[in-house]
Amino acid sequence: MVRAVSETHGEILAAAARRFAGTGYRGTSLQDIAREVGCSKATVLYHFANKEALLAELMAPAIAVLQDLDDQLTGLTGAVAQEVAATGFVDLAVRFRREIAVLRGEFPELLCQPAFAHIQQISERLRDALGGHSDRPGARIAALVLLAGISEACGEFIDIPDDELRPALLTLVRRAIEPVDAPLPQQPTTKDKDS
Amino acid sequence: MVRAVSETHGEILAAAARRFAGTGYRGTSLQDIAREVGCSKATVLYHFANKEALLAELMAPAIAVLQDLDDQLTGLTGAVAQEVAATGFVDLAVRFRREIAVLRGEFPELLCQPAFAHIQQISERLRDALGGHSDRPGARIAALVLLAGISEACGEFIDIPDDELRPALLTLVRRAIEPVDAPLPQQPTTKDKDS
DNA sequence: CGCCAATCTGACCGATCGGTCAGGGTCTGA
DNA sequence: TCAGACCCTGACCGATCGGTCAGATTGGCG
Repeated sequence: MVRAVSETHGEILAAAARRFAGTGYRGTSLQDIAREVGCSKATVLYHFANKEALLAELMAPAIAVLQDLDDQLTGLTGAVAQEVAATGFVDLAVRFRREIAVLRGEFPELLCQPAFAHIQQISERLRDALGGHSDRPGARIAALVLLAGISEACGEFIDIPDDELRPALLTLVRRAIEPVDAPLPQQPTTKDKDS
Repeated sequence: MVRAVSETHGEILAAAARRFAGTGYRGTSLQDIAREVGCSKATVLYHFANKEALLAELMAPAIAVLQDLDDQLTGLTGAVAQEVAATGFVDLAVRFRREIAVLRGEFPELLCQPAFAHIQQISERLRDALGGHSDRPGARIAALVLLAGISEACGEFIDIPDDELRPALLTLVRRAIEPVDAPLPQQPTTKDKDS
């Protein structure tokens, strides 16, 4: 059976997404993916240089959005950074639930691969922003727990529609993060918004 | 080199704990453990029936405490269940940081093994308790995110002493969980406690 | 028709996995 | 002294992994 390249390519990608999300990257063999598509393992490796390239193409959209969020965060501090990080990450997590589930527990090893070299730094900046760049341990701990928890839990919420999951997570994050003890914590400051 | 059985047994267990926590269960080979101990792979399999038995013995203390927590939770509902679940799980997570890190991302597969057959049910009951047995999606989501986040994040806090980590996590959980809208949310009820 | 490029595959490769096994040391107690 | 229990190991096993390669099949085009 010979199909158009884009067709088989896409089928392999979709099958890999399902399998990776279900049993993890290392827990899924090229044979598994090929079986699900209905082709040979060699065909998978005809369309993708290697297993890592398959993963990289799968994660590309999510990584691009993560990169965008990181760009938005540069220069922001305090409560503003917290809010941007919270909304941005929750939205990303909800939209890319499956992609995030792929990395379940394999972050440390997968991040060593060149395609994901900078993700670790981005996630650290994200954590700092969510913690309000505070040096208090409580803030750092809360930020890390929330980030890890949302990443980990999102994969379990495939039955919950986006429009319901997103506000629920956002409410949780806003309630859970320590409000940064900024110079002006409560009253709205027009000065900050303008300058 | 011949050592007392308990000595080598313990060294293998300790090495396995380090390696499993660092690179995961599937990501660690018996060869890796043997190399770290300074013995042959066959020696590892002399002291432990198989790789799974090694993991089971490693996790036994943590599982026992988890089982205790589950027992304490039976019959409790509402805010009381929430509080017991919160304090119990935070304490467990802090004490058994490394053991929990072992399961990082490999929960679904590892839980299929007979030694951990009932953990899944326990963790589900724990989640329900932390959510105050509420059927609101927000409560369920918050409970799952917190449980997953604490499990996932604890392994990263090896540099933070227990006495600092425990209250920080407990504060986070108490702030983050949705207060259950129980029939009697505030005033203590002697009736419930007696019957 | 013949040619060529694209698509796909079976067979194969070296590496590594968990696990088995026969046997070699070493210690101890009768 | 010597039998036997205990501790340990090298060699080996079948299975599976990611990846390679030569060649079969197909479809479009001059």
